[in-house]
Amino acid sequence: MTSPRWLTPEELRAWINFLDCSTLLNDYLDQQLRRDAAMTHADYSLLARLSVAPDRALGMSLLAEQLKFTRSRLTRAVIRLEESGYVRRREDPADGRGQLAELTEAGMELMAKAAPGHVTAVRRVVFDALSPEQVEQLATITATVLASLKQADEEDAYPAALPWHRR
Amino acid sequence: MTSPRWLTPEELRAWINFLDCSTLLNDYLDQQLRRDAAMTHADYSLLARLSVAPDRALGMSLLAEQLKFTRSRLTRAVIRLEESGYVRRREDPADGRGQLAELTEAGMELMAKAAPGHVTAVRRVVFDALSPEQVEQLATITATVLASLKQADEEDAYPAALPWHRR
DNA sequence: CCGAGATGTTTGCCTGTTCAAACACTTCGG
DNA sequence: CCGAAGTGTTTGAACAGGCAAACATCTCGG
Repeated sequence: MTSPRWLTPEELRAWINFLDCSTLLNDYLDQQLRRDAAMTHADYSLLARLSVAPDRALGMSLLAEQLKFTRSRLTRAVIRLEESGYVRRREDPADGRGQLAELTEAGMELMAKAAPGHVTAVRRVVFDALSPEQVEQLATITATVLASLKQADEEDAYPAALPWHRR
Repeated sequence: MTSPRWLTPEELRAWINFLDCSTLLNDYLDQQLRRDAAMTHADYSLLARLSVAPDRALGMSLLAEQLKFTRSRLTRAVIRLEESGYVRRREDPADGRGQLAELTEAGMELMAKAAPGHVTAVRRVVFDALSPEQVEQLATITATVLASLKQADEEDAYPAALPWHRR
């Protein structure tokens, strides 16, 4: 661990670009949504997930998993959106422990109002600037990294160095 | 604006993957650094920038710009790092308004201790999983998006619809 | 049918972030 | 050389998010 392979200049460039891109993209979309629809990008993603769910309702855990939110984060986000009237919560009829988050009429109206502008913004800064091949490359690359993250998590969870399999 | 071109399934997949990837990568690296070096990814980037700067010192504004930090965010981050002894601040000799942030000895030691593990982690989840072509594709794609973001910012700053140029 | 452990959700506390306003110094036209 | 406008930095107040502990409910083995 004292002397790893450092990043090559190309790798470093890709890495810095990627980090900057994530930050700035998120900032840009946050601004756009804040200005045009008085909500954050995180709120938008949450409402968007609900809007495409069957019955426009999803269990809290499932929703948190989709959004990559902490459970406590989701709880608070849903409470805020509930106070604003865009989301309603009810108990999961199938499991008394669970809660369902459900999009209200007002929530659907908000999405109907916000979605076009948001999609236009995403198109403007991302997809209209990329060729179809690049879109596909991006999808592949990110999927690869996601898989490798999942792999890393699993390896970390089972501390290894105790190789059960090769007895 | 009432009916934009929606995202195609491929675009949507690339988009969701990208967002998930940003979030999870950042979480992963945050965890790794917090565990192995008791700092955050944001702190690491800050110290890393200083460590490669001439004299290991950089003006606050310049540093903020490089890191894509708000100025106030940078101020507070530097104050924290100063309290921990990793950074020192002094007035910019060339401009009495400016402050310089400078890496201390302790800061350099921290980086020497943390950097190998961090680079290894980045390699593990990103670059070891990608082919050289993919690294190049990623660099190109992110650079393209960054350029288009910059473009969009400029257009928003000069509200347009008042085309000075075509008189 | 009971209790232990698993699973789902929320809460308390603390840290980090933002926005806007304040503050400090510099520059430049008159 | 003065003061207004510009640039660089910090501060105050409010809020979002993470972690760990608490709470609620379910599931099973005995």
